Amino acid sequence: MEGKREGAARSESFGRQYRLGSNRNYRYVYRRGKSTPSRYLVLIYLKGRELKIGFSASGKVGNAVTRNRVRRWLREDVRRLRGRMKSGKYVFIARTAIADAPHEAVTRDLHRLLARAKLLKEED
RNA sequence: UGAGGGCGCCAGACGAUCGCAGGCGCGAAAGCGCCUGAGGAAAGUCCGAGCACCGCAGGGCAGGGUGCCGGUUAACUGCCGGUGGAGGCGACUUUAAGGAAAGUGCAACAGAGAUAUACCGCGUAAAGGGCCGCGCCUUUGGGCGCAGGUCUCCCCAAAAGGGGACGUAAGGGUGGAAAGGCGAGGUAAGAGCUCACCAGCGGCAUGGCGACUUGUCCGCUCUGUAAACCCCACCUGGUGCAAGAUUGAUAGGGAAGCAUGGGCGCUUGCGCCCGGCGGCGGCCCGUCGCGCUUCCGGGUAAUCGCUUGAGCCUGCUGGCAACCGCAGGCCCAGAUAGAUGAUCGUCCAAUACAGAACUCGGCUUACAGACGUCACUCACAAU
RNA sequence: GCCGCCAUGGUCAAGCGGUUAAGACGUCGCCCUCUCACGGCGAAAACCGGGGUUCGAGUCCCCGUGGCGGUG
Repeated sequence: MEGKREGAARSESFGRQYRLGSNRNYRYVYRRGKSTPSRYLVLIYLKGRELKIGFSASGKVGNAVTRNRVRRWLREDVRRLRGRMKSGKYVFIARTAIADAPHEAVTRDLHRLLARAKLLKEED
């Protein structure tokens, strides 16, 4: 069933069913999960059967445009990596330094963060 | 040509691949196709409304807001046009702009004095009286009269002068403000005391719907402050879509404490009156209701509200304009951790401020730049 | 999203529209002491920003900035 769903054509799609959902789930992950920091991000991960991902950018990061931009970058990068990520609940929190960073720096930072947390599936 | 002024507009575009949200269609489903998808400020939340719930017999007070005039609008602290003030050579810009002649308060410091005063200064008039002069009368004692001269406020002093009293508000210095300004007459010295001109206020007349203008020269000369209290006129319930509605989930949930008073009437547990408590979300009158207080537990999900609206575009009509009317056409985000992104290419001088969260009308603030238009102004040059 | 509140030296703070803006802790200098502390004397240091009203604004009014809180 999993194999059928994750065909090559749909591997880069990233709809609402992969999102973490309401505030209650976020609080649950914050309390139980393991955190891993990096320069621009903090990742909080909790093991689970399904892949659920949430993004958070507080008011300290910047105004509404900046926060939206940061979340869209993160969603785009995670969308491309989704097929390689282990299942579980993820929360990506943006740190204040991310406001002045270019997109490719954030992308590299995200890759290194996931590799360091050993949450990427082995390539074959 | 340069420097400005008014009005208005845009807010990167196109293509390729991958991806997101909503709607519609197809499909048993997975999914596929098509269409649509942030702003001029979406912002700040400073005003005004719609909408929703709560409250509301009625009246009064308090509180809050607005404040030149006329218009416009659903409404407004908005907008348009005008008046007065301020700024600019000018085109034009800007203005919380009612009342200080209803009352109260405040005006530090300085200054003699701050809403009336007398520090320095200037002056001793008029009236009355004394003496002299002149004229007339005369009973030779004097009397009467005068456009005459001189002296005369009080005290000390021989005098010079000093002190006081009274008058004065020209001049002096202080201040943001000192009793309209300036000149002449006038006066003992002075003063709108009088006069000419000017300024302001009030009355009257004139033109205007009106703010106000112009005139008259009839009266007057009054400190400032109301973004101090206040007065006048007008407006004004509260809370906000986390409002609220429906369905579900419980449940008309459990425990404790206090109160169930007095009088009258009788059919002996009811009626009336007084008292008590509570509501009228600031208070009172008044009015309505009748058990009240405390603690514990449960619940907090889905759908609706949610986008067709004082709507947008085009043309015509009325109006200086804001705006209004008519006709035709159009449907233009609706999410619920929150949708517009990524990569590449071409054009380009370059991409600022910035993201809907119930919806509109304004205001305010932020903003790289790119334009359009005007028989608008000024300066210079040429003709 | 909606609704409120606050801003004065480094910190905590007072301040009827009127001198040069209190006070405490802290900092610095001097004195005291063998030295430190305590104590004494002295000094530096502030009204969030921009407009307006007023003769005069920390205070009154308007606009903004920043911070904090509440919310079925």
